[in-house]
Amino acid sequence: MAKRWLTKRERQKLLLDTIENDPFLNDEELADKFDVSIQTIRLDRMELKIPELRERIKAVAEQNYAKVRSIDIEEIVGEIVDLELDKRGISILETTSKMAFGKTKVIRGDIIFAQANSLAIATIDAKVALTGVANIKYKLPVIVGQTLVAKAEVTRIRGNKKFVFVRTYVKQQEVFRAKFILVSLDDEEKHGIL
Amino acid sequence: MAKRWLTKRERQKLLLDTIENDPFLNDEELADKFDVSIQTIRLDRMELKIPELRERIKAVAEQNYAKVRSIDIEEIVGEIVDLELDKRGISILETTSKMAFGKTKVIRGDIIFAQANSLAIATIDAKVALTGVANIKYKLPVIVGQTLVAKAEVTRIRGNKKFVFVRTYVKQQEVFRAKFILVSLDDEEKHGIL
DNA sequence: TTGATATTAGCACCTGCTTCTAAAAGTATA
DNA sequence: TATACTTTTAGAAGCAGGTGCTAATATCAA
Repeated sequence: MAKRWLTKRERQKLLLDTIENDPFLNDEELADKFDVSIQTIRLDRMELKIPELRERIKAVAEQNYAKVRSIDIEEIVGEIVDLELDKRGISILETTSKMAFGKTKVIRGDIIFAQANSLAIATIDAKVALTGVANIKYKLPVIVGQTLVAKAEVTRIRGNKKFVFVRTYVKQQEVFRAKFILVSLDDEEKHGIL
Repeated sequence: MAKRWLTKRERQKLLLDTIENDPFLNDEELADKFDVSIQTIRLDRMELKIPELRERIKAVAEQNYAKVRSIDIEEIVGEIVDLELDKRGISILETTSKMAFGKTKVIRGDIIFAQANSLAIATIDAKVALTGVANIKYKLPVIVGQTLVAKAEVTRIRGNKKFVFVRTYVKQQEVFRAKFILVSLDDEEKHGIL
């Protein structure tokens, strides 16, 4: 990377970018990259108020450590607060701007679906379940910040098929409903789910 | 925290737990916590093969740094490779183990739904669209590693309601299908979507 | 009391810095 | 061209949070 003819300003701008999308580079590696001395990099960092490698790594780790937990929970999508296997379940999901489309404040449909689907699956007493058929209906748009409360009810069990009805509310108002037919995968590992 | 009468084994077990849910503690803090010397903590870490603070932080940071990026991609859910507005669209999604349930290799239903839903919305020529009603059917389980190809077709347009039919395939085999009724939100900002 | 296990102590060394001082090198201006 | 200014480089001392090593104590069981 021959970046010889960079001015101080150009180099510092690039430095910001570089560290932005790879915070794991130490001063020596940065010095190599820009073909300057370590001291120059240090001066640049000072002027730009970029913290040292270890602080940067720590920041990344801390930022995401809080997130990790919510991502693990995201696997469930929503927190299950009540559950009686094969009977009913309740899941709560706080909506954030991440769950909305780009600039708008409307929560994406697949998020609402995912919560309902996950809850339906959690409510069923089977190691793995797969959604066979679902009938869904979005009744009202959900806005970022609103709390989604999904309530599942197992309505019928026939062999390895279980019927679950999920209704999702925002402050008592029904915003979504879905009817799932879940098929236990234990028996039918391979094909022919339906 | 008076943990005086811990045996070596008990302390080491607790140490693992402690570091597990707070990897940001250094040896001195751990020594205080367990009321032993720093050297003892070091010995414990060696025996348990727990890396030093900086390595732990780095690991946390790196793990999540990768995750953050895949979450950004998740916002799109699938890559749109062909699109004729208000007519049809095709989206491709490579499945990874992240999209599967815990230990199994079966892709979660909400992922497949999200791809289809996102594609349906992208196919519609409106700034914001919201899924009104959808009829969906999962035909075959999808295994981690398989590539999902979703094809959307706009079948009818009536006022601000647009009907989109999405079929998802794995190697020509249909694994999922859904019928969406999408409602443009431009006109009906507030309520009464349906 | 003797051994074995567990714990503590001390020292040299490492990385990736910070802070400081100081010397060059490059550039513009009078 | 000499002067002044900015920019870059260099070197030394110190710090945090360790590793790796040796050696001295404690503790406890037979």
